[in-house]
This record gives sequence, structure tokens and C-alpha cells, in this order.
Amino acid sequence: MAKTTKVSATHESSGLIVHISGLLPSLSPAEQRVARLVVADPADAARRTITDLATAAETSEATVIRFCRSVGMEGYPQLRIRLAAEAARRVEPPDARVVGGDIPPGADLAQIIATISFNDARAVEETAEQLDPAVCEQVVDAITAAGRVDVYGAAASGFVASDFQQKLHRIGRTAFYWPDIHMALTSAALLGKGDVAIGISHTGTTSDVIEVLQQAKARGATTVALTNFPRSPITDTADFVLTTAARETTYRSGAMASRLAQLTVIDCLFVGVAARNRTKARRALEVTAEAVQPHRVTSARRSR
Amino acid sequence: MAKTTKVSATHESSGLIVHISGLLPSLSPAEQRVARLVVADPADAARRTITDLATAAETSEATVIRFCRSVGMEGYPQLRIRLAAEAARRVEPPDARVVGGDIPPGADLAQIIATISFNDARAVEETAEQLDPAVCEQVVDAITAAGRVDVYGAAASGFVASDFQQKLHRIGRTAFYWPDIHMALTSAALLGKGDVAIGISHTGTTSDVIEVLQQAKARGATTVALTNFPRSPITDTADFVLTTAARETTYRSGAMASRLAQLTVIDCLFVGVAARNRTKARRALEVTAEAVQPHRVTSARRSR
DNA sequence: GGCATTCTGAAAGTAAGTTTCATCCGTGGC
DNA sequence: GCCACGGATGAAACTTACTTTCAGAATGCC
Repeated sequence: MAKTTKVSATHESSGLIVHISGLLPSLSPAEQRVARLVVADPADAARRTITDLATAAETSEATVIRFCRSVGMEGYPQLRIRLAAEAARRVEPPDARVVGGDIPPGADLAQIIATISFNDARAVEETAEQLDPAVCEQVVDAITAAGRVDVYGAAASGFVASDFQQKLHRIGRTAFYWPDIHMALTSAALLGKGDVAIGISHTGTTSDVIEVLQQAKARGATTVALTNFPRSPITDTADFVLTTAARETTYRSGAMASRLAQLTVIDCLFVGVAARNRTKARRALEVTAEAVQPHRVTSARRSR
Repeated sequence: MAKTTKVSATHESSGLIVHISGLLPSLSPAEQRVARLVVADPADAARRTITDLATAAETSEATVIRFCRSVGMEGYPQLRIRLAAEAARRVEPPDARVVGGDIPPGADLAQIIATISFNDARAVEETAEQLDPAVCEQVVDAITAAGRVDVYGAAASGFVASDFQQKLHRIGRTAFYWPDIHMALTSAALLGKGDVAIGISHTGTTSDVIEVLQQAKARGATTVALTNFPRSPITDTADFVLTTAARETTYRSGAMASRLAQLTVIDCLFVGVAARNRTKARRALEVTAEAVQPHRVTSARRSR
């Protein structure tokens, strides 16, 4: 039998490679050949079949099995998956990413993609971190109780505003978005106590949006501002201020990161509102989904 | 140019889980059961034998093999190894965040925010990971060379389409977005060789968008599809397919995560196009920024 | 040299993975 | 309504991979 049934102290979860190299001297010659192959390139070993590995180590399958047992594995398949896992873990994440940085002139698409996605993801995460749940709660309450919700935003922020309007509408809340400043002003003038007006402006300086929000406030509506800059003009007229956290990079990706951050905030509010009246919201969503069903191509193509 | 040579955007090197969830809808019911088990707990799946997994998915081994082939693996052992590797690489979600999971009924705002932002950020990162720079490059080339670019999208994807149109326009490229299907069809009919038509559809099944894209293709335009599902109908009509990687969560945040993923892709394309002609693009952006300057409130308020 | 011990691979045996094929079921054409 | 068709599916046959057994070879000890 084995020299001694030694119970290894090595933890199950990690360090198999280290464990093996530690055991190496105590292994028989044929097993050592196997061990060396495994330690040299775990990922490669994981890809091989037992016969393949045995051949590479100039030994038999039986020896490979013995090796597995020697290092505390049940069998070869078990060793394989452990090796694959270990090999994957030690691969360094490719961090040539320029954090919040500019995109160098000679950058290729792969670099651009890495940089943009990194910044975008960061903007989303950091926005969430600094969002005040208490303020969100109050905004959600206001929206839930509102007879009508107006969402304002210009240009890029207009998309976000429009998106929010659409979402609220889909769960059966009365919401409007006005792409035109005059229409927006008219609508704001018709708001009253209990209604909600939400102004979205990345810079917080878009006069059109501020103006409309002021109008809404003057009529008694609850006003909410969504901006990247907590001390920008728009916050003066807002009862509640929600901020995004897009680092200002360059003109290029900064705009998009802020957009994503805005959308994330919007989504949180939306889910918050929907959660307030779960069943009704779900029903409304189902109904609207059914409505567009005829516009869906049903055949899901299969592989050949 | 790339009439027959269809280029798919999915990398084979990484993001298998993401890849699988993208393919999910195009799989047969029995295979879907397998896929769900795998996606839900890759590490656990890697530990199981094929018979075991088949039993767990209430199907036969044959179906598991079919599933392996469907997702581009040679066989079950290969899948196992890959899954083990991916599971190991995956970072544990910090706390009780349910990855891609539902939001529990009793969740408070803080939980909602954490869950949503986590999933949103993940969608962005995973989309970037599986984006094929080579395909992006070709799309960027096509857009750069195009006389005209049409961007199509309905409802939620319409916002994205519109956003892209606006971005391209701002850097001086001729681009259109049509909110109306008839206008879109008319426009598509006027496209010709060298022009580019981009169809955006999360599900890949929106018949309106597909129809317009077909029209564009018939007229000789280069067609691009942006969807979450690499085997959905829309990909049949596209010369180039770009995929997002939003895991389908529930009705709630799934839509938003996919939106963010789409925007990220759009932004990459945009920056790619802008980088092709750096100085011209920058000048155009400066000019357009100046144009809206009068609509900015200058006074930056200081602390109260 | 004899004997015990360990190492080793051939071969047998078992389990896992893969292919084949008949059946089932839904769809679309007549 | 019927039939043909094609995809989906699992049972079973089959292949390959893994594991065990066992006997011979090597080593080392007297």
C-alpha cells in the first residue's frame, strides 16, 4: 500500500500546484515525470486526456492515477477540473486599462473597448455607491403618490428623460416627456401640488431644463434634479437632488459614462416605484408585452 | 463587401457563461434546462459527470452532448474544463447581491440599488469582454466609408438608435434615425452600395427592424445587427453581428442592463469612427458645443 | 543468490462519453 | 381532415476514457 496514509494539511480550495511541487521529491520517478508536466503547465495538463498525459510523461495511465491519489485527488477527472480552475485563477486580468484616462491616438479597437467599458462600468458602480437611499426613497414616494410625473431633459439627457417617461408609462403611471421647450413649459404650468417634476441635466447648467423646473416648483410640484454636479445651478430649484458619479474624462467617453450612470439611477427609481405596487406593475408590463407580440418574429433559428 | 462571409461577434476565448446565456433562447427546451443549470452554477456543473448533469436537467446524456455542441464545445469533458476555469476566474459578488437574480419582494432601496448597479456594471463588462474587436473594426470601417448611415430600432432600442444617430451627426457624419416604420422603409429603399444600415433589437425578433434591415440589404447596403442573442432572426439579415451580454434577469432590470450594454457597444463604435478622423471629429464637437453654449447657465453656485 | 518490497505497465474491467436510430410531436401543405 | 416533413428527444449500441488488477521488473537488504 502507500508508504503511509498521510493526510495532507493543504486546504481543499487552493494551492494545488504548490502542494504538488512540495510532494514532488516524495513521489516515485514515474509519478515525478507526471508531476513535472502538471506543474510546468497546469492549463495544458487540464486539456489532456489521461492517456495523452501518460504518453507525454512516458508512463502508463495507471501511474497517472497513482499520481492523482498521491496528491490527494480522487481520480483523474477531478484533478483535471482542479487544474483548470487553478490555471484560470492565476491568469492576471489584463490591466493595461487607463483608468479614467484618455484614449491614446494610436489605440486600436480592443484598447478602446477595454477603456470605454472600464470607465462605463466604474461610472455605474460609483454612482450607486454615492446614491443616498433615503433621498431615493423620498423621490420614489413622491412619484408613487403623484397624480402626474413630468420628466425634462435636453439632448443627451433628453433620451434618459424619455426613457424614464416610457418606463413609468409602461407600469401604468401617468408620465410625460416634452422634447420641446414650449410644450414643456406649458405642461409644467399645469402641474400642481402632489405632482412631480424631474429635471435631468448632466452639467446641471442647461437653462431650458432649469427654467421648466422652476416653473414646476412655482406651481407647487415636487421637483427632482438628476445631475453629475451636486452644486450646479439646477440643484437650487430642486427639492431632491440625485447625483451621478461619472468622472469627467475627455469629451469622448465622458458623455456616455454619464448617460449610463443616469440610466442606472433612473432604473433604481423605476424598480423602486414598481416594487411599491408589485402586482399591478407586473400586470401592466405583461399587458404591454402582449401588445407588441405580433411584432415579434417567433422562429428562433437553431443551429444547423 | 462581406455579403456571404458572416462575422459573428462572439469570442471563443472567454465568457463562456455569457455566451451560453446569449444562446439560451435559441436552444431547444431540453437543452435550455441544461443551460440553465450550467449558468446558475458553473462550478457545480463542472463537478458533475455527464449522466449526473443529464439527470439533474431531467434529460438524457445525448441532449447534454447536443448542448455542448450547440455552445461550441467539442464534447462534455471540454465543457467541464472550461466551466471550472470560468467559475474560478469569476469574482465572488461582494455580499448578498443576487447575480442576475430577482429582487426580493421585501427589498429596500439600498438593496435595489446594489443589485441593479451590480448587474448593470456586469452587463457592461461582460459585453466588452465578448465583443470581437475585428468585427467592430469592420463595422467602423464601413461607417467611416459610408455615404449615409441609417440606424433602426424600436421602443427601448429606438433610444439607443437615436442616440447613435445623434452622436454620428455631431462628428459630421450623415446619419439618420427613423421613429416611424414607414419612414424607415422609405429611407432604407434609398440606401445603396457603400451605405450602412444598423438594426438594433435586444431580442433580435422585432419584425419591423428586421424588415427594414432586409430592405436595406436588398438595396446593397452593408447591414449590421446589434442584439443580445447571437442566433436570433435578425442575425440572418446582417453582414455583421454585434452582441451584447445582458443576462436575462427578470422583467425589471433586464431591460435596462441590456440598454446599457447596447450603449456601450454604440460608444465603442462611435469612438472608433471618431478616432479615424481625430481632428475633424474634434472640431465638429467643439462647434456643436459652442452652439448650445447660450443655453448654459454660467453661474456655478458655491456652497450655501 | 534468495527474499521482500516497491514500482511499473499490460491487460482486464468499469464507467463515462458519444453516436445512432426509432419515436414522438408540432407544423404546414394539400 | 389527412399526410408529409423536420426537428426534438431518449434508449440503446457503441467508443473512448478511466480505474483496477495483477504479474513481472527493479531495487535493496540480508
